[in-house]
Amino acid sequence: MLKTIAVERPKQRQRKGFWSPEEDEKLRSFILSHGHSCWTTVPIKAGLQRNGKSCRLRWINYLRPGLKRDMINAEEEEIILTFHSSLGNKWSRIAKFLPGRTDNEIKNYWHSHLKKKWLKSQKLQHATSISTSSESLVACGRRNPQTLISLPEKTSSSPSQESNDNNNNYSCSSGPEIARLFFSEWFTSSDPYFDHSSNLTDSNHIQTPNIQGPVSDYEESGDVNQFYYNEMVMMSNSNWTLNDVVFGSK
DNA sequence: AACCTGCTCAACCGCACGCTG
DNA sequence: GCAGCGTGCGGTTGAGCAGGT
Repeated sequence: MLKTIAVERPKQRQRKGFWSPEEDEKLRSFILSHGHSCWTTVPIKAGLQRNGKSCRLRWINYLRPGLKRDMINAEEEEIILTFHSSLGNKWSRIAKFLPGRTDNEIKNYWHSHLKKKWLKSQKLQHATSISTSSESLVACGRRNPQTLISLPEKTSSSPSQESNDNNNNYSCSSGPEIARLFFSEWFTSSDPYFDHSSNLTDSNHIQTPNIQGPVSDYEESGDVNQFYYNEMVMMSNSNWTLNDVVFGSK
């Protein structure tokens, strides 16, 4: 019987826990000069007694150039809330919208700052009835994004399940102009995922008012605009009242 | 001062997925 | 189709710290 002979890597006791400045420097200088095509070999080649995963995490979260080290500001907080309301706990995808921030950072920030705030606001929304104009709702969406759009989430840890509501309810503001305003306001010309040259009602997008999956599916297929277009069409076709929008259910 | 409690955040763990042979 | 491997992601842990009693 043939037996596969595993390639024995030199068994060194692998360090765990916090990284020392020396380890950081070794990893940084190695990656800057050699890259990281294979993380499993990085620690060996860099002379680190760590595993590849640990090196990768350290690089992505702390050593990678371009990372912001300051506190998450109000604008970024808003973005997190907005995308969390539609993507759920897809931290890496949310992080894509926040240059210089890592998924780990966002995840931590959510659990330490935003989760309570979010749950509190959800309770508040159910306890209060409000009336507002379309314009103010757009502004509200920008300031309190969870009130604007709520998409069903596939994952078990979705916020909709946390709050036991919003099941299969696509909340929207009161018409296409709101959707248009929201998305055009949200995605500026500098946003990599938004193409201002595309007309939201043109034939470049499939004219079906169905959201077939989270934005991630559209990212994978390379047409994120289709996702937002679908959202807009659903908003346009809906006859939900403002209360439905705000409370996320009929 | 000592203890308790809650919070923050860096890091680890386990799982899923994609690629390759 | 399957196994092995590497990578990425989300959940969880635990050390350190601050504030309260």
